[in-house]
Amino acid sequence: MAADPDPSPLDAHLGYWLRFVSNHVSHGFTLKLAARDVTMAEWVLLRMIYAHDVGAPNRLARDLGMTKGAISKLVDRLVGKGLAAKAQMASDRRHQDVWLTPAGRALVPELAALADAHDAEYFGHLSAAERETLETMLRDIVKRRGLAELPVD
Amino acid sequence: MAADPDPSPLDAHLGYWLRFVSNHVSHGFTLKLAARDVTMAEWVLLRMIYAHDVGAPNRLARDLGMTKGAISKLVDRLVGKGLAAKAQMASDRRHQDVWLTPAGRALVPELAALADAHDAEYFGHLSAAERETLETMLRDIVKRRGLAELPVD
DNA sequence: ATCAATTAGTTTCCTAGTCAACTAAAGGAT
DNA sequence: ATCCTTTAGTTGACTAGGAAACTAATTGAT
Repeated sequence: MAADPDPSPLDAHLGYWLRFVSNHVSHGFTLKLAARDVTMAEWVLLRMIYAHDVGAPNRLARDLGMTKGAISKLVDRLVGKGLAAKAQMASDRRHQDVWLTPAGRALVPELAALADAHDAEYFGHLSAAERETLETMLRDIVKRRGLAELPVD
Repeated sequence: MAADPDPSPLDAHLGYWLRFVSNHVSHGFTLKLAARDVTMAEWVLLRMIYAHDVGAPNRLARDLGMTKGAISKLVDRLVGKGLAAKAQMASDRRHQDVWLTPAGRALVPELAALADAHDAEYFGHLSAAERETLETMLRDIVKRRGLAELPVD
């Protein structure tokens, strides 16, 4: 039926396998987070604010590779859940500070432990050297291609 | 400020790096597909129907890891773009056949060439052995974890 | 032969993003 | 001092997919 120059199949591409595994890993973790009533994007945002003690939506948007509109809504969801709070900065009332509430701050180590366990589930069977190889390859691609932000999904 | 047991950072997990690279690769390809007015899900569906000459939405849903509701809409989009057609099967009118129009069929090799080029962009710098290592690792995880369908996004 | 259970696909409502228009505040040129 | 420009964040319209209710067709038990 096809007189076409037989196009390569989907699974001929490393990008396919990468997406396959990545989506499964992320989806699985999303389910675990859901049990704690947190989404993947919320977890990443929580962890980032935690790291810096306080974050400007502006910066968070850049680091997360999301639009500022999305960050605005995302932060509001965290605020709504009592995990974060925000306020305009006095010095420049266009800017905001976003920080974690005690509840938010307490949640981060718990979710991080979940993340550790989840990563071990998928990659624990690899030797340290293999994990190192994989991470190095991935980091190298990030570096070579100049990939900047973390695209959350 | 934090008397917490220092939770592991996001980038301590292989899942993070996997998602980072995978999302960039996929996003980049999504942009290239957009220039041809096709989405990632549409491309995958096109390629799958192409492979089997004809597909049941049922099966496509399973293979794509999407709900039948999503497939229903996705197929309708392809039909709307003149790339696919569908009809009830005579033998059992609950079932449908979905197949590609000549336009859809002609498009697949072109998009496959795009996919080849895109993959090379991201992974072309790796040696054949390195690519083999990476693919083997990923396939192995798929196998070990019994991952079935391709989650499109 | 009829009717309950099953199966395939559709539709509706919801969520979480993007994009672009909008508002508010600050900075800078004249 | 005023106005134009830029910057930060918000909002609304839109999109794609998931979950679940729904419709239509077939199967199977009695």
